[in-house]
Amino acid sequence: MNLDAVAKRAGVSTATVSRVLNDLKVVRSSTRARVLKAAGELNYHPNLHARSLARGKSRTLGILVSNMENPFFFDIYRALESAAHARGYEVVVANTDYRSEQLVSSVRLMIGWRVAGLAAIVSEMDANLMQALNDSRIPIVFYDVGTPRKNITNVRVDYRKGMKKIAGYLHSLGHTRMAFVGHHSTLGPISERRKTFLETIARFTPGTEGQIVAGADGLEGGRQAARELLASNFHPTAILCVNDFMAVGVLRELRDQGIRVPNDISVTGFDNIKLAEFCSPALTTVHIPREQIGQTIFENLLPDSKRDQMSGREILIDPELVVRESTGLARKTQNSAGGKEKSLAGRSANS
Amino acid sequence: MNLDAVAKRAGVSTATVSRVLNDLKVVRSSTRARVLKAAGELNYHPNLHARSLARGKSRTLGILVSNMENPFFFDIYRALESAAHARGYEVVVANTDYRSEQLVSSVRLMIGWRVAGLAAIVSEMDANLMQALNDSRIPIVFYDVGTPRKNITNVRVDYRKGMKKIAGYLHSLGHTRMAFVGHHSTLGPISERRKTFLETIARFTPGTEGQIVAGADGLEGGRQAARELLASNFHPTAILCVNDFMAVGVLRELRDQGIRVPNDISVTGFDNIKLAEFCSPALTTVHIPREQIGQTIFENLLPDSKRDQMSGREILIDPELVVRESTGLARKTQNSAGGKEKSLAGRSANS
DNA sequence: TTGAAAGCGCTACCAG
DNA sequence: CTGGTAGCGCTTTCAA
Repeated sequence: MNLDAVAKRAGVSTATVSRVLNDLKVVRSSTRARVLKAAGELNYHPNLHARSLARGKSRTLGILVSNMENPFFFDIYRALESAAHARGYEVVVANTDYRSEQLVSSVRLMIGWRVAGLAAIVSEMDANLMQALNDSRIPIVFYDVGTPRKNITNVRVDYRKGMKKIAGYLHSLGHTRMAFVGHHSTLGPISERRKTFLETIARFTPGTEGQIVAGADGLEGGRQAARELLASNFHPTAILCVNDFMAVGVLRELRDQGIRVPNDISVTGFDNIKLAEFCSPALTTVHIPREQIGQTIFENLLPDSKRDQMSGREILIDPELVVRESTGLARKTQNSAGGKEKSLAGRSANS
Repeated sequence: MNLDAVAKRAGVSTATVSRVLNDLKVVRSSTRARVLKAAGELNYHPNLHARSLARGKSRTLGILVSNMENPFFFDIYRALESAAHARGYEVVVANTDYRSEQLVSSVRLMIGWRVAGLAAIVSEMDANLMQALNDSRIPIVFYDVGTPRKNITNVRVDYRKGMKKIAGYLHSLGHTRMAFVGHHSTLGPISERRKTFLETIARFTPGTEGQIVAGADGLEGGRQAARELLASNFHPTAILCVNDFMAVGVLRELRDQGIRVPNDISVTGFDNIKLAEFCSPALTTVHIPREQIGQTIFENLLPDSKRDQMSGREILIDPELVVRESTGLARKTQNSAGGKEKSLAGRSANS
């Protein structure tokens, strides 16, 4: 089913059919009607590949995310997509699953589709990829990772500030033994978040001790990390999580072990996803404006106007502390050995 | 950057370049190397539109889901995608947001892309759409909705059975006043789930009363529905939710109002998403094997082998009851007026 | 083992 | 206002 068929049936040329389908207002309305009728009768759907090929440019944006399952990514995706749709753009998404190999193949795919722009909301990276991306003409916006270069914008959240707010708050509550739960992508010594945690802890509260564990990004990963943490002989009074999603997993494990939050241990998240309000106890966290991020990314993806000059810029976003129920005063004494007993006591009290 | 450029640089014809890029083993390896080198130096990426156009067939599958935010849909999508990747297929997803208008435009898009198959994991429907889809040659698999026709397979869950299991279990616990929380797509009188609830309640427990409320599919929608329900003068001893995602919202509202689960009211979900284990209390629900569904859908999307004959089939999936912490014995007496007081009592006891 | 060339379906420019 | 037609970049016979 192609243009020719429609043209034939309507008794016009393919050029005219094309005009009708593209709303070029030069067509006589009677002709237009005839074409539309023919197209309808044939149940015709234009071949978008042929169209893109002929046009030479696309109105499709590519979106790469590390983990769509994490509502944080989903929210950005949704905002981005809705901004795109509002301006007549389509989007295609790809989940990289934190695997840089998957990232590479997804990028290849999108370049192959000749997307008009590429949003990389990912934590993983690949050296060669940067090169390839750099050479390609397509506008790119990175979230969080990526060195700003020519025609590559970078949107990032000021984690340092967010971390400070959380640690500061916890410190004011008397916490002196804090643990950080991250996922594998925040594990490496390069990771800003990991470093930030350590530095913040160190500078903020000289007497404070820090510990780091990691799991996969997700409910189960958070739980697993918490399990490890509790099994170690580091007994934190507070657990700072790299994001809310994992924090919910942590919460679950603590509850499982009969540890009360925030009475026994305080827990914090990051992102302020919807779920943070709906879990129990509701999470104290730091708000990251996903909606705004999505829009900002979209705007910086367009080949638009004068924004072009400020391309290669870096956009910093300031997170805000949101206090809910998962944080409280640190317990007076925090000795070792208490772990198991506390756990048992809590459990029997609960059931 | 096109084939010609690569061909020129490698001193061969475009045909040869094409052969190399497509792994046709007829090319002399020295030639092959030269081509690869040229392609690499030029940072060449084949134009996939041109490719699809020339090939006339695609290895891309389209996936339509109503609400990617709901982990239920996400899980199916993930399973489907991973099955597809394993067999060398790409996928493109579209979120319809339960809006049939969005469904229609997404379908149009995918037909335009000439996808090799289309998976519709959606609750909404559109009359004309069915027609258009029917006329198109592309293989389609519907989940849950859609009348099985030629080359259209239908995968569906036996909700009736699932509902029976839940209602039966609740009944055995002594519940006689049950409410159903659905989302707008399960609201209409056509909806199987709504009907099923009513019928099951009626048949199962003649003395039982049922009530129905609805919100948007999601955490907030569940909470909203619960709020309405509690404000009404129907005082349920159990709340059955159309899915786990909304159930978590319901849980939140109950907790907010100081109503204990399952002591005061029992709550059940549906789907058995991961979150159902991680919320508090953990949800009693019915398991739907998303992994298996995703795979099944993929298999039925392929133009493969003899499966073709059994196309137009309907595949029924049997859900299993999963009992966790959100359900318990019904309270002895269930009079009205108790709502507010109970709420206050619960609240003070909690804090 | 390689090259020449005819499309794939659509757009857009040039005439009329 | 409409038709003819040259590509868009790649695949795929058909010959060599």
